Amino acid sequence: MGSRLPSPRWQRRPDSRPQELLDAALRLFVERGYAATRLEEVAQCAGVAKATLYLYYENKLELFKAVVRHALVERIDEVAQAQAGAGLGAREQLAALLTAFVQRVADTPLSGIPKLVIAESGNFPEIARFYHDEVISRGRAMVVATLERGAASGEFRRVDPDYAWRIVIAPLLLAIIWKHSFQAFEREPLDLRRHLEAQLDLLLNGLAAPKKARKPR
Amino acid sequence: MGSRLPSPRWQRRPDSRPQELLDAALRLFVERGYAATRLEEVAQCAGVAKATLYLYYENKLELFKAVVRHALVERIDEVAQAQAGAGLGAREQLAALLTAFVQRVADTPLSGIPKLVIAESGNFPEIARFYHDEVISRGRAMVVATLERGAASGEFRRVDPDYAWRIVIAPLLLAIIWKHSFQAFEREPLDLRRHLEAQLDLLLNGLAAPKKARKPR
DNA sequence: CCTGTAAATGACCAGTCAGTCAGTTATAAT
DNA sequence: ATTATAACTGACTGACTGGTCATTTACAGG
Repeated sequence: MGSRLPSPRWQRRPDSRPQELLDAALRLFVERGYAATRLEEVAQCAGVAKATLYLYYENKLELFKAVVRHALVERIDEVAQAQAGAGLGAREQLAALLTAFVQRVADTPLSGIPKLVIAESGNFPEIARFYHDEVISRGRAMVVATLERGAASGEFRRVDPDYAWRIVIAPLLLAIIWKHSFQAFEREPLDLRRHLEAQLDLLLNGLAAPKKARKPR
Repeated sequence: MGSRLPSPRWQRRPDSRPQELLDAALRLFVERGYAATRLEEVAQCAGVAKATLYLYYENKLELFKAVVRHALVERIDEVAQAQAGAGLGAREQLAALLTAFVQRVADTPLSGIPKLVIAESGNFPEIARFYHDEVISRGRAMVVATLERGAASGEFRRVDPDYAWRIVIAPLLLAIIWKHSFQAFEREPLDLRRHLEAQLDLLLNGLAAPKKARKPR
């Protein structure tokens, strides 16, 4: 009876499966973390069976790496390209770098990835190594280059860039961590724009009161 | 044969068990994280069976809370007490606060706890809530109070303490995270003293070069 | 309309671990 | 020495999940 139903139980779509799996995986990794994300659920979310996932990605770790490459590494390289083109002063370039990070990562669901990496690096060292080599090294290079340019041009004081670069990005990373870990227990949410503004103010001008009043601005 | 062996299979030591379990739990939580620490192993490490652990602590979460209270909360209150006594200027007090954090937490195995909390807060929100209420709130209060004192005395510029406090502690937290997550993939280890020094320099003096040269030090 | 096969599936395994409980043993009190 | 009982244990359960594989099914090409 009714043997020619038009809807097969599933379709062959080998071209679109990988991207759909990446999207589902990104969403769930960000939402639940690495260990707690069940591949069963990733597959279900992408509309396939778990075993199908294994046709396209060797295992959980490789799936994760693919997600990070697609979602983060590519975008970092975009920003690096854009920055190289614009002829900004060091001050402006540093501000632009941090602003880009806020707008493209910290203030988006993508912020779940740095948080996840920090969270699970202890139990999955390979995740930490991968992220260190693919993501952090790129970010560090951009910050260090900016600091050195600023020092060369006389805009910045000379500081040790190997230590300063971490101090420069620390507040934004903490903001991400905060959002994902403790936000829920606070009265009012962290405003990332004000946070960045406050950070740039402190970073560039310092906390000490000027001996003589500067322009009140 | 030899029926009166002098060594019983185990001893009753209800007074010392809790502390021994706390010590074992601290070591393993710090080493492996929350989820990955098996209570079987904690018990074994303290020389008892897993079921014995449940005589003294209701469940895994309560054990963890007890560890944090004993290892962190008590020490924070000590530092707060000490600071209140010494009549330091705001600059010195801020430096003393951060230095105390480095010496008593960041540069000790205790640094595993903040790292752990950040790591597992996603999957165990109750851990995050507990840590927020018991630890972070205390830390924040100390930093905010120092910033406000400095502003009142004219030592510091007026900044929004609700945002500045996070920026002040961010580099040290990042240093902890770094040590536990990425240190292994770097050529040379992060020197926490230099890190703190660089941070205080940037925090107090800012990055911008002075218009006129100050005393060359 | 067939048919070969790549694509996809469902059922299963092996390993893990928090928490439970019935039963055993050390030891203080008598 | 006996006994009551608090302290302690070993063995177990139930729930979970990454990864595998034999089998089924869609569908392109002839």
